[in-house]
Amino acid sequence: MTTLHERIRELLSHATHSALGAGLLPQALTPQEIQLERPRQASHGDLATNLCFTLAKAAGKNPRALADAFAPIVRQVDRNGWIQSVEVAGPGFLNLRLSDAAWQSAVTDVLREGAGFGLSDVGRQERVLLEFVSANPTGPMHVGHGRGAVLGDTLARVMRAAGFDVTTEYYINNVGNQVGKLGESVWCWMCEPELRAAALAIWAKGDPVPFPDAFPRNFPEDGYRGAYIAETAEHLSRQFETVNWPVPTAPWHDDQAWAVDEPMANPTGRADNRRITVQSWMFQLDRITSDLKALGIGFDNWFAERRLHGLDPQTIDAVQDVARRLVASDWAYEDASQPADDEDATPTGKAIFFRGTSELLPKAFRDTKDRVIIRGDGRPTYFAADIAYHDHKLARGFDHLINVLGADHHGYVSRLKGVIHALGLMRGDPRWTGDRLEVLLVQMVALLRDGKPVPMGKRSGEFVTLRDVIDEVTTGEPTSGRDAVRFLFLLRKADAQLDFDLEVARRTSMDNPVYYVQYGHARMCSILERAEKEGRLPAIDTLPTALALDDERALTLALADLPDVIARAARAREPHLVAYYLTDLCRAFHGYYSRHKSDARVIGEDDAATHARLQLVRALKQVIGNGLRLLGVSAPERMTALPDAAETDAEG
RNA sequence: GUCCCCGUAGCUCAGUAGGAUAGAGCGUUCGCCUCCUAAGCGAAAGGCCGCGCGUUCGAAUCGCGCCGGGGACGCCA
Repeated sequence: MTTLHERIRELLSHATHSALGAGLLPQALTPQEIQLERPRQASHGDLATNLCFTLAKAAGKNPRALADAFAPIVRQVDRNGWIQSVEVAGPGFLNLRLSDAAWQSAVTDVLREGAGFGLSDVGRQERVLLEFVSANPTGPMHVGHGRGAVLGDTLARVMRAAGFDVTTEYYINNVGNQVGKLGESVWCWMCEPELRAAALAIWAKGDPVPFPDAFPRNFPEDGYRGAYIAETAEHLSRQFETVNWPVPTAPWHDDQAWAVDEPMANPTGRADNRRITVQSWMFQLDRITSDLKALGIGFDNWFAERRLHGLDPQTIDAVQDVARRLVASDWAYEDASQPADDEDATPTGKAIFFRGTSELLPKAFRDTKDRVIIRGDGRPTYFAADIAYHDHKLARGFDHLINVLGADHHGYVSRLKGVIHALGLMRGDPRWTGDRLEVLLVQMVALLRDGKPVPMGKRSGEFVTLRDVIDEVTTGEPTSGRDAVRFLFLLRKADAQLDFDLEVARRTSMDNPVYYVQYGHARMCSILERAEKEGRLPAIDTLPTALALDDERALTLALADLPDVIARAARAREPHLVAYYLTDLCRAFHGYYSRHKSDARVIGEDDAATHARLQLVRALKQVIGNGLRLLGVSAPERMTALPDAAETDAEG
């Protein structure tokens, strides 16, 4: 029921109690998590612990002296004979050398727990809301969104494996200027079918369509100029035809005319609530959903900003509501002052400001100036909607909030934490301090093709979408694009810039980390398949007592690390640690395989040795498979070389 | 100007609840297939962990100050 590390930790815990009884330690120390690490050097034993440093600090003793006294106690309490030797090293490390039975048991731990090996409960079922992607539904996802998506999804998987109760959520920004602008851009193309057909034909050839010459007459200067807008217009035109909705011809900015045209759908005529606008972002959202699906990513919740504004049926205007409550509790105030650089604006009333600079907020969460939440004309800002959104998150009873954002939003982080803190104070709920919200900032992805940067930019029209990237790196197997994108996106921690080389991602060789790991898994499968064919596979609970090589010992001990790696990745919110672990483990396996090709092949003459090694390979396969599943990457049973890779080999 | 992130091998980067002789991939050089996948493996070379001061038994890791690179700072979203 336990794993090797748990058994050793328990042993050390017994030793600590025993030391307490013997008067070595002054008093009951707060129970600490005992750290076990595998020393880099084999001469330092199988496992090392810095337990004596922690105890010495708490007891005010010399670590080395304490370790000297502690070592015999460990031997004494080791009734099962797990420990072959205990050495005190350096300034106070305890280096443990395990008995054969002890380290070999890691193999059977893995095989007994199977797909469940690696799971733990360090998260204690803490209820976490993990919001990620939240790309505006105004266009296709680009690679940067993709990275946030992969990070968020993988983090959710890793945290769940470590015993956190995670709910994932996508926040749809489907209200405001940007979606209104989207609707206007689509509407312009809908009004001019012939122009649209001509432009789509040009785009289909891969050529740019000149702006404004080939665009509709009234196309807004700051509208969305991509081909996908005309495609959306094409799609909507057909859809409108089938339900018999005429395309309105009144000017886009004439709210009254729209209100008359759409009395049921949009009685106020607001641009972000028009039928065309709504259908437009829904169409973008469909594409986003299918792109995410291509990466194996889904969400527990899709949370629409519309419902916060009371635009959806059965919802109240939570944005105005929270603004009122903030004013009532003096967290916000009315002020008519107008910024000097914005004289064009004609405020019709007083704006409402959030007291982000309040001294009730700890400095870390305090803003540099109070921000507007309700404009002078009564329209809420994006910030106001975010306040309402986070108020709603709090009300749902989570213990902790995590938001994955693009690094360009980092100026927003402390403001958002201030909001959480203020809402906590306003609600009289002391749990909600600013640090209950955790923001993970994801840096940009630099796309390369064979080492050279791929030009990107919305304006130039060479905007590289996530879908383009997935398609380009899909080779052979249908999941290969997803596998490559996911794994390679996880090879850097979130806050480091990432170079993504399309050529490397396509390669079926050792320079491509995802193939390196998948190939390792396939190689293990191939060995097991052969053993099965030859009838050499042992029973699943066979003890691998014949494992004896140093390489086998190291591989086995590495297997036992998986639960700690997952726990650490979950707590640090760094799923890349899992990817690194799998790469390291595969490297160790490939080395073992090659080094002992002639002297100790897995399937050899000797039955006992063969059985033991097959058990090890089985366990390795299980661990690699479990790890890959956690990353959302497939674990293939066999790999097939691409034709072009074979050609390259032949030429070289 | 204020704030945030980054600076580790030629290149791209791991390693930071302070720990033993700082790691990997790529690139370079030299080796290894009668074989369960050479789609692989081994070896060599390569480092004032940006600089300085401090905290202590001990600092790539923590603190302060510099230097260098990137980014954020709207009644935008």
